[in-house]
Amino acid sequence: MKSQKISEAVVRRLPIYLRFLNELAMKNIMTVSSQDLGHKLDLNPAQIRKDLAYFGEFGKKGIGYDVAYLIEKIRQILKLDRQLQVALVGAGNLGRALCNYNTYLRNDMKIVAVFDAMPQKTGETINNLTVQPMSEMKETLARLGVRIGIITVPAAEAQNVANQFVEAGIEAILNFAPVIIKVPGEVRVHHADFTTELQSLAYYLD
Amino acid sequence: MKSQKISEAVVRRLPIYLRFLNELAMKNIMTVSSQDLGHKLDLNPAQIRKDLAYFGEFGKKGIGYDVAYLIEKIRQILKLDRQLQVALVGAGNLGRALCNYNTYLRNDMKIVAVFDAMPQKTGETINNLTVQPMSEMKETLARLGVRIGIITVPAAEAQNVANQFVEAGIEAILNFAPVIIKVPGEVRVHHADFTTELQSLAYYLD
DNA sequence: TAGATTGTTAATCGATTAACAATC
DNA sequence: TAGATTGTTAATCGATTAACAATC
Repeated sequence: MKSQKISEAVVRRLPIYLRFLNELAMKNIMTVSSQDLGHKLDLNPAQIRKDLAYFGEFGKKGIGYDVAYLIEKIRQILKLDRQLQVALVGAGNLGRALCNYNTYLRNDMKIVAVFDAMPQKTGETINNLTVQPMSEMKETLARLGVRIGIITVPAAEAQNVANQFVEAGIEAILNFAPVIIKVPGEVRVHHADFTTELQSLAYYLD
Repeated sequence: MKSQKISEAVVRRLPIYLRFLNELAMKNIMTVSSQDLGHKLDLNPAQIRKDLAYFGEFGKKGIGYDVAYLIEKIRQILKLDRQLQVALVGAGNLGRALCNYNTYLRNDMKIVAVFDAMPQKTGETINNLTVQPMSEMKETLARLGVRIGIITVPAAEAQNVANQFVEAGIEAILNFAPVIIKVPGEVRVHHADFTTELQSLAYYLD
């Protein structure tokens, strides 16, 4: 049961479960059923039970899931039970906006370093962070133990930044630039591209 | 062949094809094969051919696809062959960043109105647009023919904004707030949530 | 013509959903 | 006990990939 490979679809739903469970916890709700979850999140209850069952037996038959316990378990699964350090490259509008989400990321993750290739940007302050030049990246990431990188530079520079991330030992990248970037197999890349997202929405207009 | 329902996965790939085709066009490359496309976009060539074949016979056997013609066809499919008007609610950092993407969206789409519920924000200028109060939304959207809405408000207000969008006749919504919003079946919602994206990335760390 | 590449069918693979025994 | 809900198997559904005849 441990050595099954978990599909990407499952992994993408876990943070959604986690977020809703946190809401329940804040309302002092102690227990939740897969049916409740499914109803709120527009998902099939069987799917939710199956997703969770990949990782263990977290529920009680006839009762449901203990909210606090399930939160703890999902945080462990997602490796959010320690604080993960994140670096961001590209101190433009989008980069600045994301840095302000630090509060949202709570204790799970934290953007701890910001870089930009343009000399006129370095030295600027964003949310208590000083924008550093690219030349300092490798050393800073090693020192701070950064494992995750965010790319918010223009499309033309994204691949270059990705290469530097890989060189600096980054293990996972979230790319906001509207271009597919290539990295070695051991590095994980997710694309978060707002323009393609909007364009696919347009398809559903009548 | 016309009445097949197209899967979401297919629709999400079309903008990626389009973006790469535009790059080719800018390099004056006239023709491309599914193999070339697949190699560049990390997709299976058979999948690309199948995706396109849902909508018509756009290629030439032995030759490949004419870049300009395929661009034209995909733009038609995605309804990007007219300019689509977009409205945004939430003039915070993220909203401001997205407004600056207007140049990126080219002729396909354009953010033409920005709203915010906070009185101190209204009247501010973002990229030639004046932030308007929510009370003006319905009238403005009707006047400008806006069909797509973007939500960049805090999670607690997102559902409320969505309701107002629906009320104002919006047909598709891109929601950046970290919460699942509910809308009537005829309205399309995509979620573009940066925090869940980051959290699912963390799973893949060793 | 020979080589290349499409469009499409069939085969495979994977994900979702239904159903139900186990059990709280 | 009766009612509820899990964990899990089996059934269904859908998406991806392979293969190849058609043809430029």
